[in-house]
Amino acid sequence: MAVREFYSITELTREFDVSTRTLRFYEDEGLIHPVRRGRTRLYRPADRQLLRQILRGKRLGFSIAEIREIIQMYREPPGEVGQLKLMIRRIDEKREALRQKRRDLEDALGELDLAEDNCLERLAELGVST
Amino acid sequence: MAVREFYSITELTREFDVSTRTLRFYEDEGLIHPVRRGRTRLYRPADRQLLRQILRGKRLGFSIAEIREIIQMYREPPGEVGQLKLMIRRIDEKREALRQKRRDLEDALGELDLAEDNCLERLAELGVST
DNA sequence: TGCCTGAGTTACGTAAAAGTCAATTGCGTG
DNA sequence: CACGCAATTGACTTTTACGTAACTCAGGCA
Repeated sequence: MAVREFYSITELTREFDVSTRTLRFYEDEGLIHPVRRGRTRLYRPADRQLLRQILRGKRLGFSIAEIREIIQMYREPPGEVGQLKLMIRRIDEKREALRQKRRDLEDALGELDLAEDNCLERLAELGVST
Repeated sequence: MAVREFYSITELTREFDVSTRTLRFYEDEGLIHPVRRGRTRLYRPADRQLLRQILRGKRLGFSIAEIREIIQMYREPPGEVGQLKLMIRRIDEKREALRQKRRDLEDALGELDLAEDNCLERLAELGVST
């Protein structure tokens, strides 16, 4: 199955393991804009890609509002200089937020390592070979 | 001010920028267990450290329930072999979850870079020196 | 003694992000 | 054509993570 022109809503729910309600909710929130044939939604590859980014944002703990902001940044840059500079500033802010998250992540990973070491040591004390 | 024996609830709210309501809520949820003098809560350095970890979990987008699980892992390892092995397995699972988050993070950072490049390029086209 | 001040408890409220349910509607097919 | 099935819309519900009263209590101090 090569690159498809359209995906149905249920195809996407299966692929990304979300409900139809969720996809419609994201549409109400202005995150995705699938085209329509009659009333039924048709998702293009770009919509699918966008959904992937949205769900990634969710996994990172961003709210819908924050995700909406981030989506703006992925869009075509505006034509006006002031707007462009503003957008660059906001991109920098988001990047800083992500870097903070990365630090949190590394710290948490480090502490998990310590916790595991404790467990292994305890096992060794009990004479269990790992 | 060296290492203090106890911190009051308001001291912690100031240090970590959370409300007293939040701290009491976390206690209700079984995340922190400060000692008491009469009815007033006294937070030890270990409680303070734990709070730091809780808030880091929040920033990473974990729910209270997930944070509760993670806290279990930071605790003293259990004495029984089966429990120890179980805990190690769960630690590995959490680590995998964190690594997925790290991948998400790196991807998102990469796309922000692309978005910024687009903006810079657009600025260059408009003859603006950055 | 009267009054702050900081802390506590109980109870109710709320916003975000969906889940659930009911009532249609359109489409392909036997 | 009637049927079943997938989709749609709209209304209502739920869960999570606190916020917001409203009131009480103990200690210090003028």
